[in-house]
Amino acid sequence: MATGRTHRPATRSRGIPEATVARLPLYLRALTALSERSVPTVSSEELAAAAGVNSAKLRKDFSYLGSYGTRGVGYDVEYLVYQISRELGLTQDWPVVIVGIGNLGAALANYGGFASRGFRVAALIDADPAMAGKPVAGIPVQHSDDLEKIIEDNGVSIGVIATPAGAAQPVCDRLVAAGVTSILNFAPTVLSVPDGVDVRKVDLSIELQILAFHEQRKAGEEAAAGSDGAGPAAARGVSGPASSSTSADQGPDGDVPAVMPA
Amino acid sequence: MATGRTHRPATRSRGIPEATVARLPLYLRALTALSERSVPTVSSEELAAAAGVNSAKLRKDFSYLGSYGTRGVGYDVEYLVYQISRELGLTQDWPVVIVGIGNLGAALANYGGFASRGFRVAALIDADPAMAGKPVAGIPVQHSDDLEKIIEDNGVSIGVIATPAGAAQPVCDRLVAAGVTSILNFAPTVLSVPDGVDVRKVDLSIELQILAFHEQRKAGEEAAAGSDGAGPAAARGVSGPASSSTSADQGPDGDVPAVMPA
DNA sequence: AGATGTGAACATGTTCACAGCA
DNA sequence: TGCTGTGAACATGTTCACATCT
Repeated sequence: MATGRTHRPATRSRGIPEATVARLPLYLRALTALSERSVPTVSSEELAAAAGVNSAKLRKDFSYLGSYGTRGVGYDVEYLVYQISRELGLTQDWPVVIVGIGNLGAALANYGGFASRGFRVAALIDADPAMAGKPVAGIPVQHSDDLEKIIEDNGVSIGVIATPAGAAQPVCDRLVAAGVTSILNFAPTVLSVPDGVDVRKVDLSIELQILAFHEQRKAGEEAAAGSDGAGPAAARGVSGPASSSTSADQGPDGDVPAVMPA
Repeated sequence: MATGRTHRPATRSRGIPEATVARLPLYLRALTALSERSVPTVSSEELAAAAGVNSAKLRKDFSYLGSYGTRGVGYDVEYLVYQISRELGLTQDWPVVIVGIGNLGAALANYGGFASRGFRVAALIDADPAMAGKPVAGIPVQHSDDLEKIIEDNGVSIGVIATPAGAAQPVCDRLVAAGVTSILNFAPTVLSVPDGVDVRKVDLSIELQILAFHEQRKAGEEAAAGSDGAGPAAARGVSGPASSSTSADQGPDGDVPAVMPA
């Protein structure tokens, strides 16, 4: 293996860093807002401010996509919207199923941000027979018995799990067996999936715990710092050093079921 | 500003890396599960598997907290639970307010994972007068007119924003003015906050967009790869390279309001 | 023996600072 | 002149491999 290359053969295309990919949706949103206000061009400085990052980072990020800006001028808003959308795969239609239609599942189904991108809620699935047929966000809930058929009929490759923790792994297994290869998991469980399946996890309580850590820290520093030094500095989107990102890897098991009662 | 040092003086205490802090809740959950099953000790290997990370990373993480393990044996479950809880600040009580009681806010209020840690939902706040007094998860919703008083009376320092995008910044400003110094933001907006206030953001549609990127990638590689190379490898919690983490920094504005209709 | 704890190598991500083009 | 695009310096995070202790 010699000196060590990346583990990913990198399909010869470009190798866009994960950190950059994670920010593309931020840029896209800021750009969409500008587009709606019919702003023709933006500088990296302006766009970075709108997206809450610094301009050097933004320019570096864009440099991985190619040279879509004009020196001395900035970026063409419409063109960039298109390029980023294409890069993210949002120019195609992504049918998505949401499994577990409790409060969270309903919130997701109602979430406008999905439809406005390339995502289409193809089906809502719940294990509770009483839910079957009931419309949520205008879409009738279907029973989980039909999960496999629904996946196949709609050509779904992305599934969202919003079930209680205990149901998550079985649901995940069925989704994967039916052909789903990307999963967004809201249940507080580590999901086991075969190679080639992507799992991303959003864990509400983990975020709070990270905040608590920093909060505790602040309380301790108050005593030590005293004068507070730096003064105002204030408010331009990005808060402090600590406002970084979210969790990593997968999440563990062993907690109260939580959302989606009945 | 001279040659440029770190922006953070680093309070001399310990400097636990952000990446490690973000994983502590994962370990804590896995440990809590073991504790409930009365398992007395775990090896780094076992615990890592349960948390969905690799053992080297786990050991390195724990090394920042101190030497809490026993060579040749492993870690004492109860002791570790206590140490991590303390480190995260979960041994104290954190009163939390949730602003915006739509589907998402209700899901959060019902989320068991909060109460089981040091978090206590001190109040639910909504701008809709029709919601006032209505109990959600056993807690009566209060009108946002009383936001400042509620914050002060309960000594709240952590606020959760689950309002539509348009309401997020004003709500944020009022929370901060009333003394909140940590905010968990579910609205798709970049929040401006003064220095010293932490903001973490969870954005549902961003996660989906990142999945879409990788999904698109897979489709492209299928053609190129063919043989698939590596074979099974399969399924032990952590999926592939791409299952990494979530978004970073803050999120931008300019999207459909989303959750919390009325 | 069997596990932790950790220095050192490696990989990824961020920021600086400026060359180069419009 | 004013902006992008990027090499190089720096910072953070991950993995390896083994010394170290029970």
